[in-house]
Amino acid sequence: MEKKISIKDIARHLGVSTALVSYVLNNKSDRVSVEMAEKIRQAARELNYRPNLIARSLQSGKTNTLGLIVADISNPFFSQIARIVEDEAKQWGYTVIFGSNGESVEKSQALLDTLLNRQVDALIIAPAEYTEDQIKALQEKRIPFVLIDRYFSDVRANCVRIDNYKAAYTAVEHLIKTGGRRIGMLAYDTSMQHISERISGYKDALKDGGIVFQEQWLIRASYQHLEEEAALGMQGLLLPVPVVDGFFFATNSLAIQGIRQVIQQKIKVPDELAIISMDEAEAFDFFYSPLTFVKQSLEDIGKQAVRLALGNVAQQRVMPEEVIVDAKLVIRESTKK
Amino acid sequence: MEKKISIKDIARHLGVSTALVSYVLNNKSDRVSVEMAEKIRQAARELNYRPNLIARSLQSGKTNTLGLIVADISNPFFSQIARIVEDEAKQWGYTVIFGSNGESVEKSQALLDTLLNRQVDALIIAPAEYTEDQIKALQEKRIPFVLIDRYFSDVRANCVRIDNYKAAYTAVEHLIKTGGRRIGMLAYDTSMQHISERISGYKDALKDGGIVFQEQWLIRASYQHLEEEAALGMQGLLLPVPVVDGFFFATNSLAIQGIRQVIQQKIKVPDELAIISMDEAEAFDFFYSPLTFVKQSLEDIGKQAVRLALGNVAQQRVMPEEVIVDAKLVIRESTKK
DNA sequence: TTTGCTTGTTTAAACGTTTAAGCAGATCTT
DNA sequence: AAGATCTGCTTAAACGTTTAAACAAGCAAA
Repeated sequence: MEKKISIKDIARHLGVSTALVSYVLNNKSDRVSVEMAEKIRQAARELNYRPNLIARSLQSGKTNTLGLIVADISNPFFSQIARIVEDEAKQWGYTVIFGSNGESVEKSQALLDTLLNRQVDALIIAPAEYTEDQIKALQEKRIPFVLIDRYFSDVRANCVRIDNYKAAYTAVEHLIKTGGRRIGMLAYDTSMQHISERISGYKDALKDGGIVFQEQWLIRASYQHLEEEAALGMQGLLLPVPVVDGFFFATNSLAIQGIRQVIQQKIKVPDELAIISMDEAEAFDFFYSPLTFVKQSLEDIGKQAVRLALGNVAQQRVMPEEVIVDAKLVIRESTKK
Repeated sequence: MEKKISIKDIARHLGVSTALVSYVLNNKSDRVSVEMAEKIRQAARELNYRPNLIARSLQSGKTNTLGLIVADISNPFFSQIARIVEDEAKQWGYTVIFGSNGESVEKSQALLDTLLNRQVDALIIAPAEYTEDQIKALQEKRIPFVLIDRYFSDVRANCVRIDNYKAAYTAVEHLIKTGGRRIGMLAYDTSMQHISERISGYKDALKDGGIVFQEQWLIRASYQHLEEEAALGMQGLLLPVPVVDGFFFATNSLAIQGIRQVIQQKIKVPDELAIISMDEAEAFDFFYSPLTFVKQSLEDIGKQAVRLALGNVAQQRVMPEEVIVDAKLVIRESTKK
């Protein structure tokens, strides 16, 4: 790499002090003569000067960088949020550094360390299971951060999310309204709040619909072995003949894996099995019976998260803010009566 | 944010010089007494010292940061590569800053400026149309970079990609072999090499298959108005009755949009229309007639790109290297005879 | 006993910025 | 004419590291 032009080079080139150059280039002084200012700007242009943001950061203590931690950036749910966060951050003059925690406590800690060592000004985090302590540590260090999508009951923090209970309840209620009597659910095998609230919503909707929940209807798959466990679980429920007549998938990734089995077993949707999933996926449009799903506004999540994160950087806020974004049921073919 | 512990704090705390602390913490000296070393390490632990990578970067001139520029991080093709790049970069002790250029020359330049101002050590770029000059400028500044997916005929640079001509040729050849006689193609309305080579492959396969190419078979959509233009183009070809009996989509995003029309018009695949797409998509598995597609190894692309990029940082290489990764046809239902 | 090596530590400069404070010289007040 | 104020610029320190060079003390060799 070629040597970069610094403010020093410009100063030397013109025989002035670096301070003067800095003042001009940042419009930080009204006491510089017009001719000198022009000369400096000219030289900066000619020499193709680019400020070294690293040096500026060291001096200012601010990096204008936002850290984004998600489970897996290759998951469309998160990559779409990433895109929105990126765009929104740019509006504020911020750049984004991202990382995937792979749903692992250790990776999450390592990632956090990396981002903090790089002095990000704030963090946006979709936390992994069992990382409460990491989040609490952030609070103690007074590092501005915002949780998205997931959260912990015993951590009061800035958070942007949907009402998971309500979303699940509404979905399952709709399955019942359209004739479902035996309704299954595929959830992650995790203790994370967002999932357990979706399960509560599911169970309560059943109860309120006058349906007695059966243990076997609720199947669970781990993040690490999603494919196999989802396949096995679904097969258990669908073979030799479907035990359930309606199904609720707790996330789009679960739906993708689960529906693979529905396709393979040639189950008729919605006649034999009605289906609703949380979140969107392109694949849902391509299924012969386009899926009914609960749509959360990723746009809102991303923008609000950035707003909260950077708002926190600006003024040291005290009260954590919780933003509940909209989620609405998009009814399509997979739940037609 | 709380005040961070610096090497100075540790030094003051123990009544020694910062140099000594630095030597110990970096294992850079074999002349430090064992007791002192232990004391310093102990203090660092107790005070919860975290090195300030910004300061270190300023001093060393290296940021251990990799810039990744793609068209759109929310496109699964790129977000999957991003994940692989992220993982691979971590192996090398690098962090990734990403950005989407939105297929725009201006945004691309702005992004490049941002990343360079942040002193990234190297760049991995899927360049937008008409950004040759930006790429050439990188070369002149001797900034290590690697192109992925897309490339320019008049820029000799490090590049990781597939053989687009061959991939398209093979795909279209297969359409012909399985009975196609009138084969359409949906491509981006761009001058980018990777697309024009896919078009050449398509045309040559037609010719070699004894089919005379018809202008109307090739439809194009712009990046900016993909949805509408793809829809219109496809309708023109499919209504009132399909003009073509086989179809080749130049990318997965084009396929997603194009197939929406196939679904809407209730075209029978593969009977009325056989289909092949470049690249993968989850949605392809959910289509009633799972799509035949050309699979490129994103794993290879990501890993090779990081290898080239960081290899270049290490030794000032002279000759640009071009890595052609594998692409193979995955035959499924959408092209059954 | 000087000389020279070894050991353990410090000094100081450097990386590229920003910015408070200082300093001349010119111009304005009275 | 003496001070005050304004104008245009410089000095110097600071941010948190790294690292070559210097230094002091102890020890071995001559």
